[in-house]
Amino acid sequence: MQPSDNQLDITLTEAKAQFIHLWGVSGSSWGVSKTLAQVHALLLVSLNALSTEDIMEQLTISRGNASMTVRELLDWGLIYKELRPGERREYFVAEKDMLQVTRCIIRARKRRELDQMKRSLDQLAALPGDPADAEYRAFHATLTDIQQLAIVSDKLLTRLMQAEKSWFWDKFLKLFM
Amino acid sequence: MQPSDNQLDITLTEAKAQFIHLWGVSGSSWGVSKTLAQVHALLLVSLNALSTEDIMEQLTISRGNASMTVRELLDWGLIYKELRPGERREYFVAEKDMLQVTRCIIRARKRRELDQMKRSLDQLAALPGDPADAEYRAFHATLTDIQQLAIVSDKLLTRLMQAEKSWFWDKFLKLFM
DNA sequence: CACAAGTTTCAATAATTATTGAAACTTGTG
DNA sequence: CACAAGTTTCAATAATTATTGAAACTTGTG
Repeated sequence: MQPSDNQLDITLTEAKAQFIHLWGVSGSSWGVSKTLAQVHALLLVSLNALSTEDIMEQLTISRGNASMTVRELLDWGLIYKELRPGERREYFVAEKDMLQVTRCIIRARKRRELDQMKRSLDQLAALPGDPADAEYRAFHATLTDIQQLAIVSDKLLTRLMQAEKSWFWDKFLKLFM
Repeated sequence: MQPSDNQLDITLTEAKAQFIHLWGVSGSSWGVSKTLAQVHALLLVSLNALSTEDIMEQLTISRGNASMTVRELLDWGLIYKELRPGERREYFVAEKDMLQVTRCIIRARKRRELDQMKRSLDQLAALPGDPADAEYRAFHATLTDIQQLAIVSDKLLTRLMQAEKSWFWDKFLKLFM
């Protein structure tokens, strides 16, 4: 450890642990596994790249779990592989730009949830029916409303994903609000 | 059943069942119990109010489950109680206006997740530290970025919740995009 | 090609979360 | 107050989801 291995450091370590815990809890209430969120948090607050081994140790999780979680985070685009010449071991760094992080999360969830749902809704709405039947009309109206909502959400999310840093933090925050 | 108990009706019933299934699947990937989503879907596509008994039957779930789920949906504001004079039994209707539904969902999730997270972040960010320490500075910068993101999200969600029907569907969709 | 140093896979298991259903409760009525 | 007709609670259990860890795999090197 550095020469600054004093009270401050201990507090910092604790704060990071708390952050990792917080991220884990938040993650699980959004339908993401606790470990996934925690590995992400750990890498977010790590100054340098960590190996699978490091992750296992710091979060006391198994090798298999660490491996699969890291793979999934790579897939979301939330972390990057860092290869060191002459070393076989792989290291991982988190994307630290929160705008990018947001984009990755929106992109992944949109693909997995919204796009999938839109397809199902289209299929259901295509169902033929007797327009004279009030029950059919009501059902169809509900479907159409939900489709409409899905389209608006899609557009909003797409817009947010394309947002430039300046637009996002300035224009958006100041003009739009 | 009505005189129109023919092929069309069967198809409609099936379509509704499919919709309920779709809603259930979508719900569970967003961290909401399948049953909650399904009861909501069932009431959304029901022309008239249903009792706990009806819900139990149609979704083949237990009385306890139906009771608790209905309670939770009332709590989210997604369904209403309908009392019939002279009857003890309670009936439930879903809020059918999808803009309202969206508001309810945003409000509930914002309260449960975002507001809670903001509080934890504030606490963590308040942690004193040595500004000369690069590690501390990095950690603090990450926290601040996330707080910033939380604030922007909060504002966006609040704005969406206040949205008027016309604004939401017209201005939002056409001007903002 | 044998080996070392790692990574990945996946069946078994643990942990978590949702559901049941019976008992307790509530409430209006004769 | 006894009863009927409902609702709610909650411990037990079922279902689902996450995690482990050992075996299989991969890849670079002498």
